[in-house]
Amino acid sequence: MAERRTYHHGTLRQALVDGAKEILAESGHEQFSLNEVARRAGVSTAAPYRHFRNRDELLGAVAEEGYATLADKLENADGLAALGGVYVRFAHDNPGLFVTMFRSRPGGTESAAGRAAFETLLRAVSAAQHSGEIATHASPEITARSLWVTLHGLAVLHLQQPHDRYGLGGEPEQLAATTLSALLGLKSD
Amino acid sequence: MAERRTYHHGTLRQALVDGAKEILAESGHEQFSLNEVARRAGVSTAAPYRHFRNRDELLGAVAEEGYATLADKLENADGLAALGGVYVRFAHDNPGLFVTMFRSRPGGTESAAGRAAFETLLRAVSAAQHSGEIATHASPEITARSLWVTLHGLAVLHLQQPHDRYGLGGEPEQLAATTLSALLGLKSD
DNA sequence: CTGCTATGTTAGTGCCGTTCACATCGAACG
DNA sequence: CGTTCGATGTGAACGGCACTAACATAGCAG
Repeated sequence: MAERRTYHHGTLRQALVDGAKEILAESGHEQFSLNEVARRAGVSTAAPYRHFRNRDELLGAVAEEGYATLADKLENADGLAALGGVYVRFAHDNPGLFVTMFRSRPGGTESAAGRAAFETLLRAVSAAQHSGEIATHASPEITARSLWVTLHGLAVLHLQQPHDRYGLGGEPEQLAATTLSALLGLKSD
Repeated sequence: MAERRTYHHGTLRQALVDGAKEILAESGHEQFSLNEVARRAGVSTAAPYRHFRNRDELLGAVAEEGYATLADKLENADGLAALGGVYVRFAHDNPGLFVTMFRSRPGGTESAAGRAAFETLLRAVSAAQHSGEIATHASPEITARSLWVTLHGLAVLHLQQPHDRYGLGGEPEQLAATTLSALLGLKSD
């Protein structure tokens, strides 16, 4: 990172979030280290504690930005199949970030962006139900939740089966299309 | 654990695996510590390295036993809805173990028990397709994979939404039934 | 009985997250 | 314009972690 001439960094908080994203992209969630983030930002290992209570809170801020990015990408997808492709593609392209976003942390706070992402999916499901593209076995809410669950499972398992085990190693868009087609009879043209 | 009178433990390897399971059950995957496992087994922190190359290899052995247990439970389930219930229930009752089994570890070895579990699901899907219980949008293999993906996503999201967010906090069997019904129109009685 | 090998211990290394006392600085106020 | 005060940074610690190297013990095979 750029040299710092002043005693105070000025924009350390965002620099830490950005650095954390970098590390997650390079080395994955398991290798993440708060000390390493501080080193990259050119500050002491104690500095981050002026902006975050602990390591988890920094990762939470990172996750929040991840949710916002994902919600935005989902918004620009048209149709259920495309939505699914975007979701799995996001996990594929940002595995460290994705794991950080959805790692088990009981009691985690609700994310506004996460909710927005779900609303986008919900709208797509409602439209597909009304157009008859998919069957109406349940309410839009339940159906959307069920589809989210499916896409999430697909993303998670895709990330950890790099050797194409169970055929889960293919291209994200293809995987999403095949899976939605198998469950819903959804055509993905 | 029981006091040890001899210099050599005798069955340390299994004691370590069992102790690791205990810790996972009590404190979860994130809190797991190899030193703590050694302490519980009443040996030095270096002893585990006579039986496992590193922490990950011990967790791998734990995961393998987890796969075997899960495969066994799935085998004794009748019908798709029951199978789904068993899967999500297992995650619910053994969150630490479940996370350990499916944590991201690129290049992880194929598990025989994991494969067996999938075969069980595959048989159930074939039967359901032949009886007309579910539609035949795709091959049994693809359909089984898609259902596994769904159940897995359900389990994962259930584990991390303890406050019933998105309605994912309910009883495992109920969640599985509702989800399969929404996607497939599957009746669960 | 002797010695080999498997399995244990002790004592260390370096990294981690976190805290505490102290340093610096910018902005708010007299 | 000078002072002070809160926000933000540093350096030096603490205990815990995964892991390693050198050494100790013991069970087993000759």
